[in-house]
Amino acid sequence: MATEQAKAPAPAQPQEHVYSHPPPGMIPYPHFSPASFPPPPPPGTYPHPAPFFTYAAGPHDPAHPDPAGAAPPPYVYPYAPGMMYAYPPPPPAQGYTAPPASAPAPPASPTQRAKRKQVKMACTNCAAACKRCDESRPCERCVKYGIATTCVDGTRKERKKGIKRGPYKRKNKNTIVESASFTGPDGDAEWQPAGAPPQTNGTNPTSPASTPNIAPAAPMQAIHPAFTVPPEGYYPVFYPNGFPAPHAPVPHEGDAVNGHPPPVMPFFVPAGFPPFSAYPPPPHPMYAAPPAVHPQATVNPSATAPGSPKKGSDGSTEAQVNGATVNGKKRPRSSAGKAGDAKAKRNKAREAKSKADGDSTVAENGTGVGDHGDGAAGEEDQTEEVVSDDAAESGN
DNA sequence: CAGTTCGGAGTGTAAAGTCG
DNA sequence: GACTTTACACTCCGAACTGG
Repeated sequence: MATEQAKAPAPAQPQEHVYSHPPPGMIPYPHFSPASFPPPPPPGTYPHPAPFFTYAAGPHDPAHPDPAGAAPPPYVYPYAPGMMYAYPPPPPAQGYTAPPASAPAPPASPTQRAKRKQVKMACTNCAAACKRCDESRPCERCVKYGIATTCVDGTRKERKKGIKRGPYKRKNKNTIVESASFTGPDGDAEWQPAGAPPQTNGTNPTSPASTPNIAPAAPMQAIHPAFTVPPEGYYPVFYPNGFPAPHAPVPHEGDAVNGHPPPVMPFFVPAGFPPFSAYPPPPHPMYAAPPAVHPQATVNPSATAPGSPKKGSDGSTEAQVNGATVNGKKRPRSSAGKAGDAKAKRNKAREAKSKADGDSTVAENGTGVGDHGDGAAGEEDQTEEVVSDDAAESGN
């Protein structure tokens, strides 16, 4: 809002990325700057970590577009957890230079956005209004609304103790592409897992690296008669003659081998392999996000995903009960159902409040009921001891 | 249309569990 | 004891809603 302090165009913070920059000799796709290599997965494709996505390298400089839309040169594959690049690395195109950092970057997806920074402790006013606070006291917002006198830190509830957590499922650091090894037609082609390498032991169901429901591959025989159908979630990778297939543990991003970065694995993707037969490569159903069935919902319902429905102050998970999200988006507020109820409730509450407040505003006496509790008709718990500033807000 | 409300995604971190 | 994993507590974004 315009009223909320200029939280606006927060200076683009350098974004930590799980992938490394392209090594010397590799040319990132011109649509993104080296600083943001690799680019976010195309819209509609599977969210991070994308099984893999494809971008033309080298000659496909937007400044010199290929009018014929010819097949792209070898691809650059950001491939979790390591990197795999087209082989051999294409020489820089004539006149091609790395794009400037200001090159128009594709809109950042939510998963690519800079991390939100939170203050350790919001003041009671901001907390009650669910608004951004800052470390200073009085905070900017309270000053702005003239409620600086009531701008104090709230008290943090003590964390529950003695919660049983059960045995942890530790991530396997040295995941091996063992079961994923299938010798291809010419002896040096193999199937590689699309997405994170398979976990060798109990997978971490809450880990986003768990390979989700990826649709079976398109008919490979249509591309090459020698192809066999890969195991679900795998795609063909060809290793050039003499280049050893990676039977060794797949290095993790950032892993150093004798002080050196993990090796870059050359590979081929057969021409015409479905997702890459057109340029630019369209989102392929194989890599599109699965429809309704989300692994986290089905694989382990008990696992709490980051950002799982927040428990109310009373511990209820109203949102879950009501199926709060629609396609991962916020529930549209409608006048029907619970929303309608809430609306009515709120109106009622407002009425009651304005009556009750009357001459003594919350901001003045410094006491009140938290908004989230929606203390309508006093039916909610009143345990929140936050100082509500809605009186102050609505009064300004 | 500016301002308010609030659902819930995203973040921080303490507690519990694991490992060397 | 250090590290990792998990989940609680919390912040605050942003869409829905309200009132002038």
